[in-house]
Amino acid sequence: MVQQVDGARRAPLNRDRVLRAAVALADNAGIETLSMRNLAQELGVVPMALYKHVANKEQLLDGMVDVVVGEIDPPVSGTDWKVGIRQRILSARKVLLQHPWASRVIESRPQPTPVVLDYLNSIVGMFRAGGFSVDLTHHVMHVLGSRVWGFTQELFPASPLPADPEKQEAMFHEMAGRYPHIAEIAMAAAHDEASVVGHSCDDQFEFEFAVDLLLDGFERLHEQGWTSTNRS
Amino acid sequence: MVQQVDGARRAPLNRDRVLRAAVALADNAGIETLSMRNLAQELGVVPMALYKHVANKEQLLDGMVDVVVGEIDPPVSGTDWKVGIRQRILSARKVLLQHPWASRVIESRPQPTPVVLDYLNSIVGMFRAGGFSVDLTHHVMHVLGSRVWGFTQELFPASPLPADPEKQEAMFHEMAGRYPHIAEIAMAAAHDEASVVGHSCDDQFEFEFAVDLLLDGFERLHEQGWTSTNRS
DNA sequence: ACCTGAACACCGTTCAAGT
DNA sequence: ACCTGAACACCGTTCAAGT
Repeated sequence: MVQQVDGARRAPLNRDRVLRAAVALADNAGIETLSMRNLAQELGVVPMALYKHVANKEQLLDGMVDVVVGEIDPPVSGTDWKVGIRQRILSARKVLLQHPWASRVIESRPQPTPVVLDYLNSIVGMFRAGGFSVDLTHHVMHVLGSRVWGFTQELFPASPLPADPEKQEAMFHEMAGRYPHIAEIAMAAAHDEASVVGHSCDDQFEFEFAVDLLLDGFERLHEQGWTSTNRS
Repeated sequence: MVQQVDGARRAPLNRDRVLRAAVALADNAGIETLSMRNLAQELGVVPMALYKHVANKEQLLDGMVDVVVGEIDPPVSGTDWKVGIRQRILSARKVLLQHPWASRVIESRPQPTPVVLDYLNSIVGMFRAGGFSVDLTHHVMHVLGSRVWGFTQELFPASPLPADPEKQEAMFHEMAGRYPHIAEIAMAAAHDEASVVGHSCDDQFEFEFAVDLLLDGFERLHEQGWTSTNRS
């Protein structure tokens, strides 16, 4: 009778509790802190106890992705394909922003889980319901890529700037000298919001801009009756 | 005089030799096999000897990315922005396909190296030379995202099918039942090339389709005189 | 001053011993 | 039959001892 170290009676471990604890740990402490050992400790359990509920760490990560994907809003029925898909993707984005580790983990999964396939299947279905051909739907899904999950690969990850304004200035000058074109667009963006290189982008605007450009492109191809043999 | 275990006189270690050996090891044995210890062994050297040439494993990965990015063709001068950028990106793709680990490693870098910034700077410069506004260039770079490196996030990673054709059939039926829309597009693609779910996509076609859709969209915005305050 | 073996603080997971 | 401590086979990196 020494199994409860911290006095509180613990609910019996199950897969769901393990996954939720893993998500919480990744949210709070970062994905790099998530180890089977740390997770076990968090749950007041010996590391090997986890292996009763998840086969290994890979399955743990799969399960964590399922938890996150489960938070995405269900499709809104009775809407145009374009606004419906747009809403769904922006809902996915909202969820992803609450779990900053999730985009990276989604990308790392070698095999999609049923939950992931369900989500993708429903998005595919929304294009089909909007009248898209099987062929075109296939290709636009590829074009959407990871954006169906609400994220974009960041080309210029936001890097914390040196606090010292003098060093900031030096850094900026070096940028402008070596990478004039990058400096130019960074400058222009910074203008908008009293900000500087690296902190300058309104990520939500960039994301919506990209999604809308893609959806508009898809619409145009659809209206033109695009087929893979009749490439216009 | 016992330092040369394998008899052959080894060239003195330097950063370049370390990076090239790391790239070769990742190419041949997979990125998961690349450890400081394995790399050292490959070079006939004690693990700690590597730390004279790279500060740590993160810097090693940065250096490996630089080697790969260095293989991308320089810009072809005297062309239209659209074909120039298209060529450059397809060249990047060719390089990336020779180093399957590289896309994942590029994505994982928290800070871009000078070599990476040079490449991005040159792409930005190609848009600017094509007459794109600073503003529009900024946003289209975000839309391009990881595609400037020649890769797309795969939504359905090619999964090896069970060799047993009976199991294949069972798998297919389950797919068609649970994920009818996915099954439908997978089926259609498979039709084209006597292939099956998961092996069905012509990745090069999908990539070029996406890049062309994006470049066409960019061109349209440019011609329409798009600005972020005058969103059409 | 340079080089490097041993050690440290971790991993995920196996396995056999204990209940 | 179930549970779990110790052990295994790894990591990246520090550090002190050896030359």
